[in-house]
Amino acid sequence: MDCNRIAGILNEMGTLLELGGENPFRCRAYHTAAQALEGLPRDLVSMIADDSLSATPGIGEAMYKKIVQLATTGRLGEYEELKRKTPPGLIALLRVPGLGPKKIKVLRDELGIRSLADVKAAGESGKIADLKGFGARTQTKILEGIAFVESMGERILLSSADRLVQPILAAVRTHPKVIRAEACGSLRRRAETCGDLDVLFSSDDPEAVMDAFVKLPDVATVLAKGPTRSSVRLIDGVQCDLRGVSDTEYPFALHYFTGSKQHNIAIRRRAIERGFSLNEYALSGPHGPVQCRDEAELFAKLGLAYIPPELREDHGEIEAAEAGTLPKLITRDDLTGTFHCHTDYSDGANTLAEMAAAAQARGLHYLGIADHSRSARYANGLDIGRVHEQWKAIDALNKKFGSSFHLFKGTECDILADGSLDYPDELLDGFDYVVASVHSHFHLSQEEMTARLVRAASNPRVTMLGHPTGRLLLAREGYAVDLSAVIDAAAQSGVMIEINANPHRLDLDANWARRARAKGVMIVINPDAHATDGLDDLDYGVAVARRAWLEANDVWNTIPSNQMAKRLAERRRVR
DNA sequence: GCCGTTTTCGGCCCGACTGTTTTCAGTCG
Repeated sequence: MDCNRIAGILNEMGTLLELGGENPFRCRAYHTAAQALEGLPRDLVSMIADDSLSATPGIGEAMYKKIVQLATTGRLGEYEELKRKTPPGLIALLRVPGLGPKKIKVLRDELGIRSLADVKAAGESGKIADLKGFGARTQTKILEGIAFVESMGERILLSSADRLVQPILAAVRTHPKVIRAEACGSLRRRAETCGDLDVLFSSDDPEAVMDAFVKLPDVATVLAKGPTRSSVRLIDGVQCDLRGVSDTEYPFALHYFTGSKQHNIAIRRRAIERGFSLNEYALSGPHGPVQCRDEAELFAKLGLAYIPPELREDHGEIEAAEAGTLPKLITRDDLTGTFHCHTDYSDGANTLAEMAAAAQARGLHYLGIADHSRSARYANGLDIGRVHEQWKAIDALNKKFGSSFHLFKGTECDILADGSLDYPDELLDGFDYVVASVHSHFHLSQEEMTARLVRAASNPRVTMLGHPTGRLLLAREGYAVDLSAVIDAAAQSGVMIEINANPHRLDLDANWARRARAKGVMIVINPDAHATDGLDDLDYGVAVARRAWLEANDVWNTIPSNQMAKRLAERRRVR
């Protein structure tokens, strides 16, 4: 069983224990251990083998045994026992705003509630308002919360969050009483999805800003409003929290509201260890508050190098910041070009020339064209004749570009059900590079899917694997596959793995990309663009790479453009 | 359940807001 699956089980156990009224610190230990597993820098098997797992913070003796048991047998008696005695419908209740473990326990003990439907019925008949500690207002809030849970998914894509927060941030920034403002939370950390939007500002008169905020046109409902903090539901259904502080407090609040929660807990613990106390307003030492102009100064006061928001997950960044070993994270400017783009030869919207012009306009020096292969009929995949046609067209354009720009001839070649490729070897040898991707037969068993991808990842004609899990964020799970085995195969044969920068995919994700790189796999950031503006998605791919701790050297398409043709040719020669 | 310059027990991040309460518990981030 892989570490993400085990993390899921530990998270579920923590939640089940909460519902059982267990000591909250014990519950948290499960969530902490799950978090530690998700952020493992290397693959679980090797970390068990060399005993580094037991030394991982957050994983103690008891948790270690549970993890090893799950990893080796896939089963855990305590987990099955917990699931057996908790009605499955109770977990959904935790998603209702205003309902936490304590209230759920009362509902369960007093009214015998076992599901969302039970709560709804009890609320509608007025039984909840009669319970001790509840009341009419609470009952209404719970019913509203249920309506919300039923009408909306919980999270939104990072790209949607970017779009929604922009007008709000602009309105806050232009308010005359606002000094500084920033979007915080998972959006600032560039997490792949966001649960809500967090906006922070500094001002001498925060209350005036709050008054204006709750009246913005995008606001549907005011959930809470105080002098320093307000929450609203936007018309789109997304929750947006606004917080105001003084400008002196701003750096502390910026750090605090950026999170993650686990990172903050670890930082506060560190502050206490060094004789300070840290909250969202100040860092206080034995001689009073310590002034900091920005986050960098705050980190410095705690003996740490500046930690970029993308790394703040308590996945080892604090230890690295102390030791001075934080990576010099890749930036968008490091990308010299990119691969895996589509044109109107297959299912893209734009021509070769238009895609090339768009790439140049975005400061790229080369672009790899990878239209679909012949089996991808739904996507107008190219038969062999049309591949040759496209090659001629690319040659003609390259002649025009001279040394100023270059189009590379690639293909996004389907990996067939048995792991073989969709074109004959002779044709594959004519491409500058080959992206190999799965687009069909998603429902193979894990063994079959793993064997299929391992075969592709071991094929010397494959340059890089495309979107290796096939997931679509918030829409479709990735197919069942043992990614560790695929990564091992890619490392063995020198095949690269793509970070697909399409905000619906972001596949590989940051945790797997980090582990793949640790195994020696070269990463490549590709937009999978189906139109010219799809090239802008590269920013999202860079965000994933940064969250994966990658430096420019870890990513193939940072190689200087004048060396790229040679480097691709070298790879083909070693077949 | 984890963890240790208060080290094998007794803590565990901390403040805002809400609603039900007369001083606080629960939830949330």
